[in-house]
Amino acid sequence: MGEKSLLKKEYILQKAREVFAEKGYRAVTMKDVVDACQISRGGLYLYFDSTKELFLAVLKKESEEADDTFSREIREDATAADILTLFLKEQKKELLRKKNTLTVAIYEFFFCYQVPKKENVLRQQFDTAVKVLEVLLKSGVENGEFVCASPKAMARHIMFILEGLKIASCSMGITEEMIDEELVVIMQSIAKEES
Amino acid sequence: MGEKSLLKKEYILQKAREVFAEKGYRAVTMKDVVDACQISRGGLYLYFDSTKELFLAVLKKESEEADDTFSREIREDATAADILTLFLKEQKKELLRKKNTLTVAIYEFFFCYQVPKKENVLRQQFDTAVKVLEVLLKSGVENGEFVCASPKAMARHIMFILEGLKIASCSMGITEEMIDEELVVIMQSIAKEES
Amino acid sequence: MGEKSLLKKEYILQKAREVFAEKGYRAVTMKDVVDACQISRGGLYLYFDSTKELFLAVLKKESEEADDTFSREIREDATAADILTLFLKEQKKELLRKKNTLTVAIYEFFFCYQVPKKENVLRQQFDTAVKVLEVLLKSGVENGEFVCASPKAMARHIMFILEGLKIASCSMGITEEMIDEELVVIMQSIAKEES
Amino acid sequence: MGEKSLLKKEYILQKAREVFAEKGYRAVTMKDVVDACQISRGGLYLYFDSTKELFLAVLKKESEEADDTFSREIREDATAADILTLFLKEQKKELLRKKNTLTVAIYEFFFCYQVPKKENVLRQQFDTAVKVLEVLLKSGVENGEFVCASPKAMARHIMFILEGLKIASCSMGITEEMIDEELVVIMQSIAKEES
DNA sequence: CATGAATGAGAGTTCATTCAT
DNA sequence: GATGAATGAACTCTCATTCAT
Repeated sequence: MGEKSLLKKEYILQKAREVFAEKGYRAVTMKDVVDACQISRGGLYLYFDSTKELFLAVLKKESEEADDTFSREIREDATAADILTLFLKEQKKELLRKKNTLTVAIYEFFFCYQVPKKENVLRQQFDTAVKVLEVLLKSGVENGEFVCASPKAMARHIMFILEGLKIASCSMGITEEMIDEELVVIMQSIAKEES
Repeated sequence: MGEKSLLKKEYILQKAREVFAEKGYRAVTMKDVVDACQISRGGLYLYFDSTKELFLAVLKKESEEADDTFSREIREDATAADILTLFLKEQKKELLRKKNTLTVAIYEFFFCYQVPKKENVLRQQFDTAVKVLEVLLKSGVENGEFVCASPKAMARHIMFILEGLKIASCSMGITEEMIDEELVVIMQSIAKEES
Repeated sequence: MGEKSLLKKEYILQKAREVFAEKGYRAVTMKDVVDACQISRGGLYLYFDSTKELFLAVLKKESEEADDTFSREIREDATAADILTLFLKEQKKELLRKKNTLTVAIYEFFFCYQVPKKENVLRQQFDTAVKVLEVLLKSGVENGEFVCASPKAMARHIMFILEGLKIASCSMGITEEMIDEELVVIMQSIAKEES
Repeated sequence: MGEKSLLKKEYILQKAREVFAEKGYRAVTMKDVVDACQISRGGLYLYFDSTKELFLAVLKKESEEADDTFSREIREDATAADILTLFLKEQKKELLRKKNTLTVAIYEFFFCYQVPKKENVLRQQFDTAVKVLEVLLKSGVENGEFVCASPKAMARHIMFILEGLKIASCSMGITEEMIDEELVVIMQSIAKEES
């Protein structure tokens, strides 16, 4: 595949992302993507054979870009608390975003297919996030920044709360206050108790 | 509509429930339901005009039955802690159910339609659960069973965790241990601190 | 068929007439008639087996009633010119009626079926009208009321003009002035020339 | 749409015309056209979305072709009487055609839809014909070929007679003699009276 | 007589997918 | 590589018609 083709593939992915963000996963047809890209039906099939393939490619690209962004924002001398705060701030931003979110599509996708563990990007991302949080909490505990009996369990706990907020936000809507309330609870539950 | 028709309607709803539990919401066609019920195409349309109508009817029935079940299981002399424990036990049972769960379909449905607030059963159920939990927590606090600064915020907090577990359970699977861990955290956070 | 049944049949015909007047011929389904009559599907089939049968029955009733009305309005001492004027006045009234007209349905019906000559009510009515007009013109000529070389041809001529007006009125609409213009032309063409 | 597609569109229109001529308007289904064209269901939808769209396209083509034919047949040195005679001859030919006539379908179509004035092709054609006849009659009067007090009213009168003949011909059938009789009446009514 | 639930044929419509150009 | 016309399977929905009650 030449360079030109790669560019076109990128172009298709970008347009497809918009379509998935707007219509979710299942409702998207190859025709929708063809229309959004203004290319020919056959043309799309040269690059992707199904909406599933397209969606997985979009996800992969998305996840790579997200990692980049997050890494870039962490300063050299950041403390564990700084990083956790940054992480939660990013999550809040995402939760409040109305448009251009793949959240719905992602859930729909993983509802559709009982994806095997290894291919389950959703689970992988969850597990990765848990691991990162765990390391963060541990290092925070060592520094004396946090208090936390089981960093692993707490990491998972935080992620469940965030998942709960995420799903609530896109299926029934939540207010900024509700998010803040939860983030405060999280921070308090690991804060060093002052006596 | 005579008594016989009502029975048939019930029958269709029960079969439709199975179909939704198996295939989610969007993937279900009227034909799927027709096939599951072993009735004629037109026959189904006598009772329901669309999968949407069917699904809402299934939901309504489901919710009524759940209310009945829960009410029946509460003993006369139950304490707030008893009731909360029962509630969490029910939630755990539901979380561990693999088959026959409408969870996926429900989320899919509410992703599809940006349902107006008033008609949003999902939100209504969430809000109702929050209110019930709030009352429960308050009465527990008054009895000296629980300690909790803001029962309302805590009620919402519990529901977000449960939502997080629910979504995790059906999109990527969770273990019983993970559930128990969360339930323990919940119980601890409102337990009277022993000194 | 008992007296009660006859009444019901009449009732159905009356309701069916309304439906045909509103929707034309082809668009009418047995279901439409059932709904209009508020009777059961099976109930309708006891009396009529198809919309065609229904429509022919409506037509028959209509034509009988029209004959009655016309006969009743002719006074004993009416001259040929009086009767012709009355006839044209009736036609004009019918042409201007917007609602409750079977005209469209009738044309539609006879477009649908290449009805054999004997059963062609439309043709029979046309021929009957021509004959009546012919007799009228002849008697008018004999009285010296009209001047007309071939009463038969003139009768047919008048009917063609009326048909033209009728079709124009229901397919594209006509004004009262246009009708009057034509009626004047008709009356002039048979009027005794005054020198 | 390439040149090949245009050819196919033409092909579909031609076949659709045959179907409409045979079955009228309402009775025609997309399937009928598909069968007549020997193409696939989806194939037809690439070109036309409904029988209505198809019919309007057929009408448009028909009317363009009719205009061409008529223009081509008028000789340079034709008198008003020549042209009128040619026009009436064309009308007679059309009236006598048994097969392949869209007349029924056209009426049916305009019965179905209470088409708004501007889109009402039937009315437009009628009005256009009236205008052309009016000009023709005026010029004939100026030349001394015709005698006619109000060319406009006479033009309309002629069109009503032709409409009457048309509708009679397709709903109940008419003979060539009946047509000739009417055409003679028309020509006589504008002929210069010979004293 | 009368009901209305039930059937199934058939119309409309949309798309994934293929393939000649 | 790229196009877009073409196919046909699948789905939604409506009714004429039947039949047990």
